[in-house]
This record gives sequence, structure tokens and C-alpha cells, in this order.
Amino acid sequence: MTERVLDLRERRRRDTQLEISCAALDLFEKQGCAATTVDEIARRAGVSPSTFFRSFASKEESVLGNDPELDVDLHAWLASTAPENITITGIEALYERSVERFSSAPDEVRDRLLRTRRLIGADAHLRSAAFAHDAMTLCRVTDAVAERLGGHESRSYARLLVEGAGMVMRIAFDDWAERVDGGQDADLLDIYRTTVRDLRRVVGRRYGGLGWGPSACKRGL
Amino acid sequence: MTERVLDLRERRRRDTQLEISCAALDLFEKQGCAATTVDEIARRAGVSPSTFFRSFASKEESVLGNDPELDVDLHAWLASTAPENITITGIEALYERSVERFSSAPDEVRDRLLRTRRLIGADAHLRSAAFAHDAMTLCRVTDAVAERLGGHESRSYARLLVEGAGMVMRIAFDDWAERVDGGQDADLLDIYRTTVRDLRRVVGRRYGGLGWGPSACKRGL
DNA sequence: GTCACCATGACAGTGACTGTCAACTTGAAT
DNA sequence: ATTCAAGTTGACAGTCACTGTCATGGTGAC
Repeated sequence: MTERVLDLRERRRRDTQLEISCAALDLFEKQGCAATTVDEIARRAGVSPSTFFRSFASKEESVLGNDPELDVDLHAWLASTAPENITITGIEALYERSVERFSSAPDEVRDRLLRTRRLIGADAHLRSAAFAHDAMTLCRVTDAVAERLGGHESRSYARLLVEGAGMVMRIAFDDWAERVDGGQDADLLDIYRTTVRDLRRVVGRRYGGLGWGPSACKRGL
Repeated sequence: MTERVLDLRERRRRDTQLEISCAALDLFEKQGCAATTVDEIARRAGVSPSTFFRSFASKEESVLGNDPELDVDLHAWLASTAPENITITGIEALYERSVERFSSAPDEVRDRLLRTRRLIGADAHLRSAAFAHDAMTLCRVTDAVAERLGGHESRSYARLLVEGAGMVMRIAFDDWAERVDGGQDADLLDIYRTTVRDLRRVVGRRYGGLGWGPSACKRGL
């Protein structure tokens, strides 16, 4: 069994998955996620429901993709970076590369992302599913980061790093979709960088530095 | 129809929900969430499956509670705070009050929270559900905050505020459960405050200030 | 006592998801 | 060309989550 075989089958597998994702996206846009059945998606994609569930765990997952290169980048980065240099800045840089990949991807790919985030913005149920989907990804990333951090920092610290950066990415995507839908010709990379900076603006204050500590809260209400 | 009626029925309703939550918690601990059916939970709680679904949308939701007073606090705070004073510090203070409520709650209440977070830490599927559950709550909070912020800041900014604070809360809860399980007598409120400070430690650097910007990433890999 | 209201349970129905099995495809070895 | 091995697929049965409807019964108000 040479590599070529695996590559060939892998490629076919991805083709099928793409077919399913596109079918699901079309149907979700046309009639909503709730009103769409897996059978319908499978039929439109030209496969059986069995095959659908071999590729995706649920109809929601079928439109929620991941950037596979992100994983590769992450592990390369972790391997080449000393624990004390593992910061949110580094993880944000990884995500920025991913954003760049999307920005310079063919229109078709960028369009699919846009349509997906548009659905997520419009459908609460899908939004929940997207969060759940992210949670699993982020958990894997956190495991890898925490392991590399070793005793340097706690697992909670690793979670703050990873989930913080993930949050920024998620918000940037949604903001981008919202702006594009609003008629602006928004640039995804610009928005991502702005959101990263906004995070500093949001968090860049001392805790309790304002008059609104918990005690003031008690008094005020 | 006086208020007393509503109050009485509401109280009974809450009793039923609590009964269901406890039954679900027990069963999830004993045999896992996946191996537990809604029928089983309902039977143990002494209600019909119909009644179960009248209270909770899914078996996962049945163990994922919310602090109802948080909502009250939030709206009071928003009403009494000028847009330019709406910061993450304020939201963190609200959450801190909620944490205080839990910290000083009866053992039984605190125990239920602990057991829930323990399950969430151990079961990936439940963790996803918890994220999805949080997503809906955070979205409502974001709506309220964004409305109050008005034109002052973008919706993305509001999301960073709300989801950032929510992330800290979530991580603090899980950290607490993990420590308690590890044998330490961890204090929830201490952990929450530490996590809030850790967020500053994580984010308190300039973006791109390290040698690991995106371009370095391209070179290095 | 009676009325209005609402909570509950029974039930039927749909659709998500799982596991299994037989048929088929395809690259590889002879 | 034939055969083999491995993996992919679709068909099918089964379980369970979840929804909607309806009749029943309990409860407080008058």
C-alpha cells in the first residue's frame, strides 16, 4: 500500500465531503437548517445517508469546516518554540496565517466561508453548534499547548491563551460576514487585525480599576 | 389571577426542574451521559418524558443551569451605567457577584455545581453542549450590552467584552472543579479573581511585539 | 360547587444517529 | 488477465431524541 493509494482515496474522500458540505449549505440557505433533513442533503450530494454520517457527525457539522493546515502549523510552532515564548501573540500569528490563506483563496472557497458565517449569524441553533464545534477544536489545541507549556503555566493559563485567540478569530469572521452583507467591501485580514487589537483595548485595564467593583455593585443595586 | 398563584406554580415548576436536574446528574455520573436516556431520567425524577421536555430542550441542558440573578443584575447595571463606562471590568464584577453567590450558597448547591463541572471536564460531548449552552446565554447578554453601547462601539467590541468575561468565568469554574478533585481545598472566588488577573497577563502584550509575527512564521516553517 | 386555568401524561409521528452486512471498487501482486 | 486485499458504499433495522396534539386531572378563584 503505497502513499499514492492513500492520497488518491483521501482526495476522493475530500471530494465527497465537499460535495456534501455544498449541498448542505445550499439547502440551509434555501429553507433553514431545522427544515432540512440529512436524507435531503445526502440525496442532493448524490450519496446515501450512511455515507453522510461517515463524513460528518451531524447535519450542523457538515457546514462547519476547519483549516487543516492550522493544525500542522500549530505543531510545528510548538515544537520550535520554548515554553516561555508561548504567548497569545504566537497563537494569534498562527490564526493570522490561516486568515491569510482564506483571504488569498479562490473566490469559491472564500464564498463558502462567507455563506457559512452568514448562516451562523442568522440561525441561533447553528450558532450553538458552531460554538460546540469550536469547543472540540480548541480543546485539542489546548491539550497540545498545555503539554508544551509543561509546568511553566497552569492548564487554565493555556486555556486563556487558546480560547482567547479562538474567540478573536470567531468574532472577526462573523464581523466580516456581517459587514460584507451590509454592503461594505470589508477585508477579512484587516478585520482580524483590528479585532486582535480590540482585544487589547478591551482587556487593557486593571481589574477593579474603575469605580465599579463588586462592592459598588452591591451598594448601587 | 393574583401573583401568589404564579409564584406558587412557578415554585412547583422549579422544584420539578430541580428534581430532574438531580436525577440527570446522578445518572450521568453513574453511567455517562451517552448511556443515559431521557426516559430513564424522567422515570427517576418521577415525571413523564413529556414533562422533561417541557423543562429542558435536551438531556444535556438538564444539568446545565444558569444563575437567574445574573440577568437581573446585568439589566440593572446596564440601566445605571453610561455607555462609556461599560467595560469588561464591569461585566467581570457582575460575574464575581454570581461567583460569590455560589461560594456562599448551601453545600448542596455548591456540590451540584461542582459535580456538573466535573462531568463537563470528563465528557467531551457534554463539554460541547456546555459551550453551546453558554453561547446562547452570551448572545443574549451581548445583545443587551450592544444595545446599551449604541453607536459608541461596534457589536464586535461588545462580543469581546461579553465573551471574554464569559470565557474567564467558564475557565475558573472548571479550574475550581479540577483542583477540588485533585484534593486541594480550592476557593472558587479566589480562583475566579486569579483567572481574571491571568487574562490581563495573557493579553497584556502588544500584538506583534515578539519576534513571532506572521512573517517570521512564514520564514520559520 | 363550579369554573377557568394550567400542568401533566399518553400517544403518535418524524428524523437523527448507530451498527451490521453484503456488494462493489480499486490498486497491487502474480 | 486473474486473483487478492483493503477499503468504500448502500441497504436495512433498530434505538432514541424530540415535537405536537389531545384528553385528563388537580388547583386556586369566585
